[in-house]
Amino acid sequence: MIDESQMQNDGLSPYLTGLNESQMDAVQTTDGPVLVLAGAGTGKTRVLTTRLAHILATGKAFPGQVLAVTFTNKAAQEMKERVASILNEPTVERWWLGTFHAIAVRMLRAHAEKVGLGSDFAIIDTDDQLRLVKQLLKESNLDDKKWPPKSVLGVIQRWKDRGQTPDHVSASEAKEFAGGRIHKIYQSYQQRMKELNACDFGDLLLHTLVIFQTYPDVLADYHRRFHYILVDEYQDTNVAQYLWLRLLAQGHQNVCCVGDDDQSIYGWRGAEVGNILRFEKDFPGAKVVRLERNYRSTGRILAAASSVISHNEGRLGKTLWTDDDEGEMLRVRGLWDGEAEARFVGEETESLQRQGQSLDQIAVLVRTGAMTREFEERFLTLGIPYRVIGGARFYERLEIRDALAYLRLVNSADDSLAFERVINTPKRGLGPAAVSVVHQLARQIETSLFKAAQEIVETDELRPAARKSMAGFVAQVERWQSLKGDMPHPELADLILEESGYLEFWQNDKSVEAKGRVENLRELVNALGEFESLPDFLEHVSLVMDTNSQQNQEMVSIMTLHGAKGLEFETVFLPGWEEGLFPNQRAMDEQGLKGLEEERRLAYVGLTRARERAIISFAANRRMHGSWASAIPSRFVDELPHEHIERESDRGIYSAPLEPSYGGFGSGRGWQDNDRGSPGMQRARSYSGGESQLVRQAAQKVSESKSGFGRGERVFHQKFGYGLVSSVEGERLTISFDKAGSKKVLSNFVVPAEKAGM
DNA sequence: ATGATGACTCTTTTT
DNA sequence: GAGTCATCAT
Repeated sequence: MIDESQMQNDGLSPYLTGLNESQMDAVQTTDGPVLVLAGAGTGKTRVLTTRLAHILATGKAFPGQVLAVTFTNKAAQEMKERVASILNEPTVERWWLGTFHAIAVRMLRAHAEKVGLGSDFAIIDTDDQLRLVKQLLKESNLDDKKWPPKSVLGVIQRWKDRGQTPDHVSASEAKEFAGGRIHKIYQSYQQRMKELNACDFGDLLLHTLVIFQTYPDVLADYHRRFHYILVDEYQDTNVAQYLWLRLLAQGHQNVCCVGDDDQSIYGWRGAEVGNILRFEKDFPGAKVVRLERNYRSTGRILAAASSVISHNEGRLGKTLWTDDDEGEMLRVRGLWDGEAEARFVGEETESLQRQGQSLDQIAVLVRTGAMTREFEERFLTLGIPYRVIGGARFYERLEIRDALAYLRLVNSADDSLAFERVINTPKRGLGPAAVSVVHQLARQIETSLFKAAQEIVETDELRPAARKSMAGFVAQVERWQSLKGDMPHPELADLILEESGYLEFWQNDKSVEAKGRVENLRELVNALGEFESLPDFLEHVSLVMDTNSQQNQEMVSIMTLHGAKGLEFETVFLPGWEEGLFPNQRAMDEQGLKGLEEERRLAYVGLTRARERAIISFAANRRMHGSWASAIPSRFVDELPHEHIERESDRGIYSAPLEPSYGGFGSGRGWQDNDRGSPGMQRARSYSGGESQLVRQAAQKVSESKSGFGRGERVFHQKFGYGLVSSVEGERLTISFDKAGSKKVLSNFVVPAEKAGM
């Protein structure tokens, strides 16, 4: 710890030096509620960290008396490390510093019995959730076409995000979904979770919230405990988290929330920007500090980001400024298709690398997870090292989840979801029929599947072959359970994978992925060694769905815009700025203006990740779930300030100047070939003609009128040739092409066949 | 019980 | 184009 007397002597402790006036204000106003409205790159994490360190260093509170909540594990980790280094105090592990979920688990374990759970409850993943919903759906015989398990789970989760237990959902609202039957499923879902002694992610907060609400003494305990509360990324809190925080903060009222309304990008998960606006009402006399000086980006980047975000209404209105140079122009590049875009990004990356830029300082930020693949493939061919952050995560892989289910079952025999998962993996001749017998008994005698299985092998319920197989399995699990005490858990895991035949199953598999899966299983056993005990490990896995296997090599980062929050890079590529993809069509369809504005905030987040250089691109054509789709540039491109932008284009895509194209446009028929002067080609020619009028016309057309094409009409597309319109959805046509199969295209890229000059 | 075949949906975004 | 689901043949 920092010596207090030293602090008082010079008045300013070393960790406070270099803070500007507003930052200092936010750090030092320790008593009473504080809301820090901090723009991107204004050092808000630093403020929060320093504030925490300051509270501890000045002896205002002991470490255990401060609650610091973050949104991501990464943010929590970073904060821990920074505070630890400021205070030179290594025992941060035991502090109340972590994600909402991690903190909630800790509280819930202590009071689980109050909501009908054991303190050893399991935390289940999406996969288990989905299986549970499927079961319940089957029992309720709801039309599964109209109510797919995913949507049902979505509705349940939204209720949970709003802090509503089944009793809490109003009758009218319950009725909204399948006449109340989804609400019924929510009830039985919660009931089953209790029976399984399990929680899903939403429950962690929901249950804790319920405990606070129904046991004032428990809440009072926490009030006494926490003298200070700090919250990061406050704009992303959902209602449940908000209520949870508000209850806790009503104790000492020394709450400090840091957030940026312009970076609220989790509305779909129930986050409410309104929580920021409500802060001053909830905590009368709250002090509001604005951080508007940006230390991260160049002037141009900041201007671009500000210009885009200014198109949103209903902002709290911050004006970011910087003393930094204007810096490089932002670049906007139009390309023929996704592949060309990936090639472009690859080449630019190589060129930056030649100029000596570290690959760690380069990021490709995409809108959807599926977009990462194109870049991966390109980087692979070019031999550029890359990492995909947040993609298919280690612990979400099939083989890892299976292996984890074995471990869960051995750890706790009553984990029925785990039992279900592994009973016939690898195949043991115990299919749905056998499992359903076990299910029946379990239900009858109200016990777990494993216990029911133990009973059943003593009877003739199962056919002899199945009975024998089941008995073998039960005996194996019992043996592993008995070994649990006296064997180091990594060894036990090894043994389980070996004896269950699961490892062998993959070793014998000849598919391409199998080798990787075997390696992953080995890595899992290694990871296990880093934890004290099996339960410790399992909890870590459920909360921190991530491995920290960071290689030392310099690598380009590829990730979604959501995943990039809180990060910064020297160079940021922002591909896929196309209408429909970004802003995402679905977001707009479902949420209207609200959805569009959230997309725009996403653009803002993306741009502000860049320190020196932002390179935006869009593609005219893109492969989307199998078929091709064409699109026009994103409206966000037009919202960029022209004076800070350099527009570049490949021939035929966007405005002049012309450049040599990369290897032509696809195979065979290209734009150039079309340019032979047949009557209908005027339209195509105007593409390569220089100005972007056509794109503008197209944009106008989209907003003003229908496509003008009809079903059954014969048409011509520049890339795919002749075809027949099979359906029309506004501007989107589905065309079955003579040579290229069925594709979804925009009408702007199509001309009537007779005009194309057969 | 299992594996092969074909129809179908789907991708936003995450703790 | 992949992953899931239902159906059918083994």
